[in-house]
Amino acid sequence: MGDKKQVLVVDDDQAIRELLAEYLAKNNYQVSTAEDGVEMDKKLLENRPDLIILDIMLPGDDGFTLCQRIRQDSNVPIIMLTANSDETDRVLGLEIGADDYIAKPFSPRELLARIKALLRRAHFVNDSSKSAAKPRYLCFANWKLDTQQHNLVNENNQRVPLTGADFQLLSLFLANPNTAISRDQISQALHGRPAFANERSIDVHLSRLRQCLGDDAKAPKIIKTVRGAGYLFIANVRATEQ
Amino acid sequence: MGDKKQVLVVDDDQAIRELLAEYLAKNNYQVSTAEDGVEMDKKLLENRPDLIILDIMLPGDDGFTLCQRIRQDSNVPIIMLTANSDETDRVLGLEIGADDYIAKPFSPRELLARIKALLRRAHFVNDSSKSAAKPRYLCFANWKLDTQQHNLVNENNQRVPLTGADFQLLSLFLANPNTAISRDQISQALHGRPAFANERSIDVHLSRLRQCLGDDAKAPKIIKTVRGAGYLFIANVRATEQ
DNA sequence: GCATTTTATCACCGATTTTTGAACACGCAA
DNA sequence: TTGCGTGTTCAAAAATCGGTGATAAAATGC
Repeated sequence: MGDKKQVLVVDDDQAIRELLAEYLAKNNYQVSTAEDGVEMDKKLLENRPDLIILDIMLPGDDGFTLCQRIRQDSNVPIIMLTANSDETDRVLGLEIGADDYIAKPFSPRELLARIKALLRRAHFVNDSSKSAAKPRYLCFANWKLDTQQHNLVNENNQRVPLTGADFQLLSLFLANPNTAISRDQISQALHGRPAFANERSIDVHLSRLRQCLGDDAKAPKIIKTVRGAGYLFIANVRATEQ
Repeated sequence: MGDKKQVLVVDDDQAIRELLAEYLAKNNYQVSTAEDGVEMDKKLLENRPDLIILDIMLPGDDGFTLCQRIRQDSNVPIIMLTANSDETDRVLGLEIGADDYIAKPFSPRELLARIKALLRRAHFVNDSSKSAAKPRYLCFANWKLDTQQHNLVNENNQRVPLTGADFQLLSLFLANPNTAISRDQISQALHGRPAFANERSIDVHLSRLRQCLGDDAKAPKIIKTVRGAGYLFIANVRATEQ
């Protein structure tokens, strides 16, 4: 529960997606984005967000339709977003199953406050139905990641601490094993923005993480480099509670 | 659940109280009203409302103060109401523990929609007491916490008194061992509101608690700092009656 | 083989976060 | 009023993180 909350931002305006991603990342949320319903569905499957920010005006299915669709099989908190401050829209959104509603242009601070308030409220719910319960440990190679204590446990039950970024990075890999992850994706997960050209910081993180894990870039057993495409987690992953 | 929901309206303007009472009654809610904090407290005792609509400008204690007070011992949904549409107010209200916020003059339809949305969200909460009998003592490291006398007992049966906040804080940790607890969660437990940005008071409490326990932040045996995520109780906990 | 691009790793440094003592603020009782 | 218990804010110091640039190493293309 000390974990970062996942927020999914659905908006067709790239500027807003980026603004929000960065702002929320800075405030300790893990952000993913989608620009339309199709992409949203994909993201919903990939990682189960704790909250969705949903624009109304979208290409393809509009926000109302998507909201309804989400509600068919999930109670995830939804905040609607719209350029149009028409009351009818607002009421419609709320009646359709959204939890809150903010008009553009919005103040990021207020949005953040509303996100917090809603997560606080929704938190109690998930408590009873441990549907989205995240496993305590994730095993791979001869390591165990303690997702609560944010550290690694080796074969001899010794603990190795992880820094925030290392933990996030490893979590990202464990959530997507056997999938090439690009630098952009990593940067997106870590900072909520794409990687800059010539940026070395991600390599350095990888290097540090490999060092923690005792993995060798030349003969990798855990994380393999895919030249030109990013990195690949090649060890098997298994969830346990002890 | 087939019952009508109880809504408590707190506002000093009689016209608004009556308007809301009538409108909500028409829409199948059971309404009670209060014109200030004193009356509110009375009504809270009389009948336990399912939702509170709380004006900010009130004679005596203002809405913020009342909201905080309510949150000390209840999670009842709260919608704040105000003539002033200042963003700072809005954010403050939400941070203090309110769930939603509407500016006057408001549309009754929208208010109703927000009430519905909030009740829908809050409905899952069965906060009917987690009344598991509490053990008299909780042992950890070389300490014993006396949950009745609110003090600590060391190996030599000497007692160390704890201040109110320290006791609450330690209890929180003992109830969630091996789990990273964020500053927000701590503040929530201590004051019923999330931590403000740059607030250092929780750190200071932690520092004092560690001092009481003889724990060292640099080489912790009891409470570990998880940078960016909060604090973590790492000692084993065991309940006894003596 | 050689040039070019991409990746690995090191050491350094600035920025951020945490710790902690001390001063301050508040309510309460004598 | 004064003193006391409690909790918060301030500020300086310490610890830690994570990014940058340099340089080496590896991979790729010619």
